Amino acid sequence: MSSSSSDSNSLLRRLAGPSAGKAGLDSNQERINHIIHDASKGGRFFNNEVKRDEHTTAKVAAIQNILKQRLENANQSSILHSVHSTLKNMDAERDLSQFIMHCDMDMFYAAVEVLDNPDLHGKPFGVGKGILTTASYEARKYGIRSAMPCFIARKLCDHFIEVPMRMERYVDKSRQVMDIFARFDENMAAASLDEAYLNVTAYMNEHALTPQEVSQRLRSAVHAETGLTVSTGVAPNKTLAKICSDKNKPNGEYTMQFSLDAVRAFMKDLPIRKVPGIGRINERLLQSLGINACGDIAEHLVEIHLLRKELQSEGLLRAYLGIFSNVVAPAKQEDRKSVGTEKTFQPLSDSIALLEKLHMLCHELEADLRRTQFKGRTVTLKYKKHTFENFTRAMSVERFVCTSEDIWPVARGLLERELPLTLRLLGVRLTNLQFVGSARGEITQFLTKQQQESSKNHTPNDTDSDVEIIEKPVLGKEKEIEAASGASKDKHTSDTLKTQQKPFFNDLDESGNTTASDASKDKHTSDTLKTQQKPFFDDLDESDSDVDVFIPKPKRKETEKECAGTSNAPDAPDILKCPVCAKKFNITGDPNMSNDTINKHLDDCLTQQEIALIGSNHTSPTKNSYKKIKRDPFDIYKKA
DNA sequence: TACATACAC
DNA sequence: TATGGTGTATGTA
Repeated sequence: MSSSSSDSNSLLRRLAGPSAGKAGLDSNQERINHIIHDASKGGRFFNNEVKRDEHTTAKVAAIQNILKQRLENANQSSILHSVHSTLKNMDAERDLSQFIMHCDMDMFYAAVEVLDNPDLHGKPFGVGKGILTTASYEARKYGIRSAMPCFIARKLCDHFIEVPMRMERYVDKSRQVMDIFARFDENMAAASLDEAYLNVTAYMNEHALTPQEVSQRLRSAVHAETGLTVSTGVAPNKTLAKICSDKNKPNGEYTMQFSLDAVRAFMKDLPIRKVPGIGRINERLLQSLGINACGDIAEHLVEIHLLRKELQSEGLLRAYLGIFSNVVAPAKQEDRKSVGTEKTFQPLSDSIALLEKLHMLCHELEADLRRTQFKGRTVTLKYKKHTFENFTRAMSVERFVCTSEDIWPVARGLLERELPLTLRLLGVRLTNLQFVGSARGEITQFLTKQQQESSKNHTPNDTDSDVEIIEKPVLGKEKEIEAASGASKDKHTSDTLKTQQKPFFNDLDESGNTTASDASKDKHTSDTLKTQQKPFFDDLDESDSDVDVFIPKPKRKETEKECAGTSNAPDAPDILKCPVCAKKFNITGDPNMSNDTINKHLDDCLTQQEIALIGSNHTSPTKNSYKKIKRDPFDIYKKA
């Protein structure tokens, strides 16, 4: 049928990554898409993508039907009246008084690698193992993009070079870069390792500079001091600034005109897909209505209103007007909404083995919760079948929990009732959080003492960043980096807040940070699931070092101040007692004693305790409430 | 509250 | 041969 060719096109695009070629795919892109298609064909991943693409196609058709029906009963002029009134109200919020800059490092991870190994310059290479997090610009010419598996990159370019990730190095460079950004706005908000929002209004006034001059000053400072390049965008709000920073990437800048007419003109021809929050699916939905650029929204106000739930109409209206949040502030720790961890592995059917993996995850989650100082009431199990289908199962408990001992029985119950399964991923996440901040349990006190100890032994020059366990005053940028360094230590498990680019509707929108990200979002890679590549099986050993995260990069004063206030043993004895097994450590007398030793012990100790639980039967708190139902996901769009 | 989907990085 | 991990928002039931 007529749809088959368009289905196949959308599938090719899906596999190749979004916005890879608009309309009439250029022939090179078409060739690339076919190579990717052929390399993927037949695999389980591919088959799942086919299914998802069909699902999207059906969804688009379903929504068009809904629209048709609603149009029949609609009073168009009254709708138009109401929408125009909404637009008018939004327009009243328009604020052109703030100069917001978005800074976006160019192919950050890859650029750092070139810096350290100039031989890579001009070569097609990517950073990551298994899955790419970043591709060099040379590699991008071959259609290689972030989130692409390496075996496909090699098919696209036979001399493609794979470079392993060195997270610590990126974190280190990021810290340098963010320090420079902070000179232009001390309240800057880091959005990830390689992105930040700044309000440069005050800086401009103080130094009597134009936005362009600030951009130049910032960009040359970054280049001179780090050897890296950054692209910037300046606009009246964060979303527009972000769009602008992409405009002349790499190593470019763009400043929007600060007038109502200029903003409107800018939005008019801007492809909707460029608006953060509008992804592949919404792009297809909107295209099916004839909306390609933000300016097209004006001619479809009735449709948008009739589909306001389905299309997030407020965001679209904002995109049309170019009105978004201009509030720049670093994210607050206590605003976090969830903490979780997940792992991919080779397809596994053995129920005992799956439960063991889940158990380890609970253990890791406990460490993450301790580090971030949260408890929570809702445990969510996530699993992905070997077919790549995703599922979540959740259960809430009465009290706030944070230990593996409490989380594991719940998670186990959630998984057990689904077994048997063949899975390739398991994850566990805690929501309904409560920030416990300075409330400290035994273990926390135990670890806090280590910080005090270790800070005595640390070189005083790493004054940056400190430990999560210490609640410290938020100094803007510092907090971001701190989280980032936590992420790196943890092998790859970043805890850390992530930026949530609030799709539209921003008000007090903030930024989180860290984890993997790379700068590689240029036009054709906008889809990007930036990988924070975890070498899966590598070594479960090292992941013991979860606890490493407790080891401070001491910030003397604050650490001591905090600890003095919260530790109940200011006259700290030289003996630390393990809160789990009560083993004693002589921390001052033993020259071999280190954080590692203590952390290792603690982790082992916790692990042993947990393993003891595996064999024991059902401690599941809510066992009787488990429904013995196994179901496939209900798909409202699936055709009969 | 439970679950799926979409999105960002 | 082969496609990641962490987190947020939102609609729906």
